[in-house]
Amino acid sequence: MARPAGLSGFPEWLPDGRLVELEVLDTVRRVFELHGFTPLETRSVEPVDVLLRKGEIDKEVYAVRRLHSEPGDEDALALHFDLTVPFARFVVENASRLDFPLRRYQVQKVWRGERPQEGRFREFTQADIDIVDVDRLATHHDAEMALVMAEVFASLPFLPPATIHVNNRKVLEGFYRGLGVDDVPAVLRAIDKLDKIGPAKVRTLLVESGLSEDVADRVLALAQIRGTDGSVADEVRALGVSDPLLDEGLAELVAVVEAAQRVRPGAIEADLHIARGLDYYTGTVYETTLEGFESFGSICSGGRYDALASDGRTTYPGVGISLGVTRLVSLLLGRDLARATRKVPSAVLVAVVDEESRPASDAVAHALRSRGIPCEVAPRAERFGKQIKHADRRGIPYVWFPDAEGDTVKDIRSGEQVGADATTWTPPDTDLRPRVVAVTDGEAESEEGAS
RNA sequence: GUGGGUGUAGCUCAGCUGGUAGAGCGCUGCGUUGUGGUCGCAGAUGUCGCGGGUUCGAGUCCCGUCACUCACCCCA
Repeated sequence: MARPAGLSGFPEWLPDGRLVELEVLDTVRRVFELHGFTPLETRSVEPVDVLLRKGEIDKEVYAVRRLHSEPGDEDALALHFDLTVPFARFVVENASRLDFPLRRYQVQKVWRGERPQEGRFREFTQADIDIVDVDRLATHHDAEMALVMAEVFASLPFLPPATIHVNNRKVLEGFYRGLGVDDVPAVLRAIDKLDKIGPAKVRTLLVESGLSEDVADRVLALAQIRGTDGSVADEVRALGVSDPLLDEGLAELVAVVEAAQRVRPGAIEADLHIARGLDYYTGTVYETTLEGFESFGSICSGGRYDALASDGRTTYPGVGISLGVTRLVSLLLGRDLARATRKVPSAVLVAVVDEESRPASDAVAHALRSRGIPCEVAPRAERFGKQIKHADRRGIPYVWFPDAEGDTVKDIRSGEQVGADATTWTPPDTDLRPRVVAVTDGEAESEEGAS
């Protein structure tokens, strides 16, 4: 089965794995455009100082330079590590030529120098959507972001059920401020481990970081609240902490969750333990887990940033969410959850009787292709048994036998062989192109699923 | 960056207290001289990750190194 090989952290899929990835990419693009997001691609490199905000030297970025460069003759460049920072740079540079609010999607590779492990790569593809406006950005977009991604997940039938967990930075910061917590990042880091190590150990971490037992208990109680309606706010308030920022955050959070619930019940829920690193997010934050694979980590995350970009005079607030395409595909392939129905696009292998009659086989292929049926002609005029085997190996469902007395086409899965005319014959829709299907328990054992 | 684990056939792996390398799957051929899959028979394939050391002898023990991998960190 397709899986990463070669350089660690730089995954390469076999052809059937790439077909799975393309299915995800095609779906992502279709759904994003269905919601009116406009496509954008930025260059792969940025000046180092664009990527690393001042004081931030521990980001693992790859520097890029010409092999023949001389010291100091060029600005320092680096490969981008996400799509948000380059997009922010692009917005400021092109603000006068863009229309706001700007809805854009961007699907590109990004690079990070971190140590790879399952689901973590050094080169990977992200699919981002963001909405950016000038000065103020309406809050209803926060629900929209999650709903678009929920639609992507719903459009991938081979995916385990996905839940988008939503929280709001203001809730956490307001709550912690109301409790008098000093080291907010340490608390967030501990809370972030809730899924992994459980509440008891998180409580220990919290107490070790300097919180009193009572404060630790309330921090933990907040983190364990979940829900899909206004009752979430009631539960938070019942913990007896009050702060203006907390109230603001709760109102936003409830609005997002209730709006999402109206459109796509169950896909999105408030989850007060979602923290995310404390960098630029200022309000809503998202993380997505797949049912049964919670420990695999988030496959789709993002949030709101009140100052996505700024040119000193104008501020551009934004909200965005990013699907980790490579992480998702690596899970599907690595755990054998989904497979392509075949390794090649061809629906038909046109057999070759002998090299003298190859033009007749080429003519059949041409006729099929002219009607949109992907096919290929046998590479060698071997015994028909070998030509059928050639098709079988690749999962090509039909073999076409040219014959002066009348062509025939054979479904090699059933063995059924019938007379056929290349100008009219059409395979069933389900056989026309490779499809991606969930692997059921019964199929999981056999590699090729010979039917 | 820190700490653990693993490197043997294309793949998954076995290989005892050191004695000169194996299985299953896959692959090739034949049975099946123009129709695959099942079955039977036959066959091919290894710098045992790399370098050094101990030894009469190293896949096995020791040292180093590289790669992969897991955890921490961080995150898609």
